Amino acid sequence: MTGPPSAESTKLRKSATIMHVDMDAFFVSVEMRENPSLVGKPVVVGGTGARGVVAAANYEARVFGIHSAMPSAVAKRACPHAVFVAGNHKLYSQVSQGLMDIFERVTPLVEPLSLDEAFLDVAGAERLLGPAPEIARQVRQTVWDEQRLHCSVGIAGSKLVAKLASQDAKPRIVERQVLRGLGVKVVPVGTETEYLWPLPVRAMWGVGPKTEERLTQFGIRTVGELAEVPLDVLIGAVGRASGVHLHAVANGRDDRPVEPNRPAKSISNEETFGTDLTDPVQLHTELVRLADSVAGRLRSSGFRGRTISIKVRYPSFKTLTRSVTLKRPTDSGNKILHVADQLFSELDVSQGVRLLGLGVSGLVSQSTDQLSFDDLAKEPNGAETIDVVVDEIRSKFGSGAIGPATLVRNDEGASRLDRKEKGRQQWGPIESVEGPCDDYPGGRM
DNA sequence: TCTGGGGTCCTACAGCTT
DNA sequence: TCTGAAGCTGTAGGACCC
Repeated sequence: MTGPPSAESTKLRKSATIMHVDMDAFFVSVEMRENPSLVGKPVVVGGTGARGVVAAANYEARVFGIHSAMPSAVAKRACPHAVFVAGNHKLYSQVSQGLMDIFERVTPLVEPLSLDEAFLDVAGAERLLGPAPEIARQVRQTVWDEQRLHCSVGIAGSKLVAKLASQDAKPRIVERQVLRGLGVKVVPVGTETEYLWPLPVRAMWGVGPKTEERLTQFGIRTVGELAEVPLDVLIGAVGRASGVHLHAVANGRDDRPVEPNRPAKSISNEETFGTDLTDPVQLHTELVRLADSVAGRLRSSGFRGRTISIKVRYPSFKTLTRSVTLKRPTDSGNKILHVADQLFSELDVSQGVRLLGLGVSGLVSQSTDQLSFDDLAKEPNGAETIDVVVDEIRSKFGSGAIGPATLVRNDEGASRLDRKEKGRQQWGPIESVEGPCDDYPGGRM
């Protein structure tokens, strides 16, 4: 292991030592690894219900225009013979942990961005392992040897350019053919603007469809054009924070360090229903399930939170949020449910509810959230004691062993007690729709 | 075509405090 | 005691990312 570079070396980086490692079609690659009969076929991981979306598509599927976030129904029309897989978030998390372990053997400065990508600051590792491109080669080889997965690596002097470079290193589709990527792409320090300026503004991290449209109204289409716009004009176009940020990075100024161990800011669960819910009892039951889940996740990750928010999406797709901030942070399912219930009761849901969500933010760690003497005098912590016991029973006997009574009252099986877990219904409602893919054990559409 | 889930960050505005 | 400015906090909504 190597020590972290000094703050000075991070700020005045003289060589390209920030790596962005990005797995190629991660979810699908894991599925193909687990089931080699999928290799060579177009494969899509995503929602299995009529309201599902595509989470990932392999390159064979992308040839047909399928891409992530596309409604599954549209993807199916585009490529009826594609294999659709529901996905296994738990497995992806395990694989992701394996990948992060590999990265941390290279440098302690690893900043995960998602399950399948991370920034690595390898400035301190070069002495031991060789120059950054050699480290990238070693990382790619180790990822293949240990996980049988392909990844692409971008290397540059800044995060933004490293990230763009890794996209450049990926396989690409040209005239419906999949072409192998470079695998590793290096953008030497001092050549950032040369690399960035011909790119469309949309390539920039933080420029989505809305910002792109706004910039186009100002005649700004490329990063080079963006770099020439006076800062105050840019701030007028896209707001202060975005304007300052875009102006700096377009001119090659990006000294954000790689930050390992960024703490979580919020924990939430939401669910889009297979059909819109109108029954108040059913809606309350879903709220109980969400509160139970979020509270359990807070406790298992050692957090309490002060701000409780609910989210309601109507059939029209109009989405509302309501939130309230408590005096003291909580991780109690009952407390969260009580607040969420109150917020929910203030909304008119007569038109039905398409999606219901519940989140907690303003997180503090349980260890730093000390009770005051007043609290000890006033609050007998009965509910919290119950939560602890419930957590213990679940850890011993599984999430379906115990839960809120509301969740068993009106359903057939005890399985309804299963806590809604993160990623369990990641890409849309689970109910099946017609499709040719029942033969695949991982899921169907 | 018909739009998921889990996040982070930003902006605007209102109300409160100093 | 009143008033306005500035700063902070809470709330709601939205853009963006993977």
